[in-house]
Amino acid sequence: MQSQYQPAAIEQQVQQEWAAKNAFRAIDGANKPKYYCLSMFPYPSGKLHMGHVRNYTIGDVLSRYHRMRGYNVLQPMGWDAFGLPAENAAMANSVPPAKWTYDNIAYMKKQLKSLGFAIDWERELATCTPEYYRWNQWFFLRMLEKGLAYKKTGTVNWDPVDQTVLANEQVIDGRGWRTGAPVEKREIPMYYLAITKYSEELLASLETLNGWPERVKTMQANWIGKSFGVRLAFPYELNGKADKLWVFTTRADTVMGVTFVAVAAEHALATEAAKGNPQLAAFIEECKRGGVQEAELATQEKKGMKTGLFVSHPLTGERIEVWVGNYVLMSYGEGAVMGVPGHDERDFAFAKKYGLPIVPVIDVDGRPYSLDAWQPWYADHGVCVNSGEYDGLDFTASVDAIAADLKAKGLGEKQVTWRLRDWGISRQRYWGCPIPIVHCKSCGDVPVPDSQLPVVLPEDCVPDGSGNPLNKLPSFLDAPCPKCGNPARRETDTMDTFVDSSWYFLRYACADQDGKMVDERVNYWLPVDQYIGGIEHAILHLLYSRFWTKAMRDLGLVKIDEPFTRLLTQGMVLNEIFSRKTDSGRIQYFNPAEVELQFDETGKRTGALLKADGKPVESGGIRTMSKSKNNGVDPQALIEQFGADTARFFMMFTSPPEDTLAWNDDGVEGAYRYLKRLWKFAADNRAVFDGTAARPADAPRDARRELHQHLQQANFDYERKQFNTVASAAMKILNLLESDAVAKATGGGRAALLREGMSVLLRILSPITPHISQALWRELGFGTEILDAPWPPVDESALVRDEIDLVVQVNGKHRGGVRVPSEASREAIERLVLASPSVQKYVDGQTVKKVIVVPGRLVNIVV
RNA sequence: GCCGACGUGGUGAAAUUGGUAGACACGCCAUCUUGAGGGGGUGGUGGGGAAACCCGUGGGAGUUCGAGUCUCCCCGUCGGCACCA
Repeated sequence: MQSQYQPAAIEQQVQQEWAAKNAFRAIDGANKPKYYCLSMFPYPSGKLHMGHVRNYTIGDVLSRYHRMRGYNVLQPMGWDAFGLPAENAAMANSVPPAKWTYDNIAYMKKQLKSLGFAIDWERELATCTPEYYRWNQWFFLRMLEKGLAYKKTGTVNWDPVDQTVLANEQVIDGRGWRTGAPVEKREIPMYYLAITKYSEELLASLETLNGWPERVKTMQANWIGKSFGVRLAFPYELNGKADKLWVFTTRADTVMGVTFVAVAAEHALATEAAKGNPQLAAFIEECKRGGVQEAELATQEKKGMKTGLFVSHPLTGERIEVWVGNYVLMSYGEGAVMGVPGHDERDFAFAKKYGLPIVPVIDVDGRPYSLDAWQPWYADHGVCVNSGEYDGLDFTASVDAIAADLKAKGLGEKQVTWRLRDWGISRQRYWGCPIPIVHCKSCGDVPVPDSQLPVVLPEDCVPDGSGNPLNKLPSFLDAPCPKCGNPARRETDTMDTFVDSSWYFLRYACADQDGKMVDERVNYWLPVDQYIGGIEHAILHLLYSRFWTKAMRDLGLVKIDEPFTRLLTQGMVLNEIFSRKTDSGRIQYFNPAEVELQFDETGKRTGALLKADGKPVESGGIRTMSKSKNNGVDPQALIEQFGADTARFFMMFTSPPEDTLAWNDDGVEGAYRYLKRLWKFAADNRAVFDGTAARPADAPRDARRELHQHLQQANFDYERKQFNTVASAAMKILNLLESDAVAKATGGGRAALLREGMSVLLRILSPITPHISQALWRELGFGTEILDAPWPPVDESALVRDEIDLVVQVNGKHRGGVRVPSEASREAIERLVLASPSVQKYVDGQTVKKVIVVPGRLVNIVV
């Protein structure tokens, strides 16, 4: 046995053994409870970043822990391989996205292997291969048949110079990222998936997801956004024709306070009113400028303009003016809102700005209403006033009465409205899954027949930033119409990459199946028992996957209702940002590795210097690692310097999985030091482990109790996935084994404790640091494979103690302690505590009102 | 703007969920060791105070015998917002 810890050699050897034995191959249908542990698959961006290392370490710890607990574990890996970065890289380096992507996959796969993850590589998949994406196409056609996929127009960001559609992230401050031209909105035809048909179920079945974080479920529920309200109509006459303007409101109780109505710029009524009104037409055009991002729309200045049109109030018949408002969203409700400035903050601001009347119609606990400034309570529920026959009714009663009256007039009724919109999947981009449609002059949009799938994406194009290169590629474009056989044109839009990631977890169950999308093996492995990924996916990816699973269920392809039983959302990896203003006024960022920190004698930070020139740099705070801020740490360098086990141990020890993790080089060294110490301790005491006849019962009682307490703690923390305290427990065990008390133990006591303690410690550590654990497990003669070693049981008898220490409080303040027999009665404890001199001092002369005894913990005397 | 979180020593954090705040580490200080390049051991380390003690979990109020934990208000930071993945 080597006397020094040599991670590189150990890790390589252990990994080779695993590979030779195919140790992580998951057996379909094995006779053990299954545990499908899935980490969100990576986008092959080039090399692993720390977020990946953290994500996959968490997954690996859970996988290995469950394997030792007797589960049949599946931990697969794949590549979310389509997407925008490959096109950007192509433009920058003139390399086809396909080559760039496959090269990245090869490199990152090597990195993942060097981290020792227990992955079944035989199930690997990449979404950019025809073997995978043909099933996107196949299922899209099934959705078309069922009416779950359809075509309509949608709004996109348009760069007028490059004549191309931009992604939201390519719009910077309202301008195209390459051209700097102001972005415009443009309406184009797109394919949509009818996720809204599943709104009710997507919302209701959130309640069955007990293994999901509450906050993720809340965010999804809010996203789906079920609201109960009233749909009502404002009748009007235009060019001699009677018509109705429909609006949706959740506050029908305020309908008597309507002083205007506002429609979206895209609303038909706005278009109509703009005819012959150049000023209004110009305003509508102005509204259409800018991008489509919701955050941008919601924060822009509220603006409006009169249309010159009037509608009638549905209940009073009063004339109401119609406005166009840039804050009215065409995509929600009816694209029109009733303006109740008395009780809606946005309407209030709008009315103030344009001098529209404000009419309060709700009384909230009699509080005085002032028209001067908005108060948040103006929007609270209350009792109707100034509302004619509805006066005195509360929220529920007035909504009921108003809805009934509207219904009688044929001008409205109660309605449920959803915030969730259908999912637009068309992307005007090259590096994605082709949408299997052919456009024929005589037959229209014709689905590609199943027999002609997959529609293969040519892999040798190099995009140049001015639109989709498929549009210039006759070999792809020209296709005979599947219906009439005449020359026709292939659809060149590709699918949103969220489509790819909406079902990959099903494909892992049967990745070798080439005749079907999925086979019966999905019903063995699914649902995923534990899903792990970033909190940033809390809504979109997870919601789309839930929808897709339900759609596949309804087509008889899977039997599950929900894809992910338990969800862990891991926190992000952060690092400090250092920068300096250059002479030209630009900000230059320095990697933390190039910076030396200054401390005072108490260890407090006083400054930071650039190592290269010794001059100060400014700290820009601790932020998520990014290329642009140059604060990333390359996992590769870390693995090469300290080994995979140190990287893994540091990641697990430093923060609980769900919290953000701030990078710290000293912390990494601390983790390395611990593993070195562990190895050295094992090597120094090798003789003690070798062939000893020591029995646990010989071990010193206090030390053995402590060992089992730490084991109990580690078990508790593994189950609740708080791995930082598992690592702490492992450190405490090594501290214990090295302690004076154990060193001084007589008889076979030391050997007994060391042997049991080390066998427990190595198994606790094995999921986190599998290489060193395996090497020591074998070196010290505990067995051949720690991978499948049974989890150590807690010996309850070791935990028993004769006496316990209780904390004594007087009036809630800590005033000392007392040692009592563990079986002492409440009365005995009270007597003992009241008699003790340290308590007498505080109680002296005062009346004891109450004595609270918390068994096993404390006694509080109230005087 | 809307939705969701999070604020504990110089730092990462712990506190078995309302019961000794700061476990375990990092850093720093002291000290020992001939250690040579990034080594190892021991002790100390929330603030104040000579001590008894007092004060301390972003700020303010409240509930409770008892609050880091529960309630309300405020401040700050972060994530998502439908074409980044």
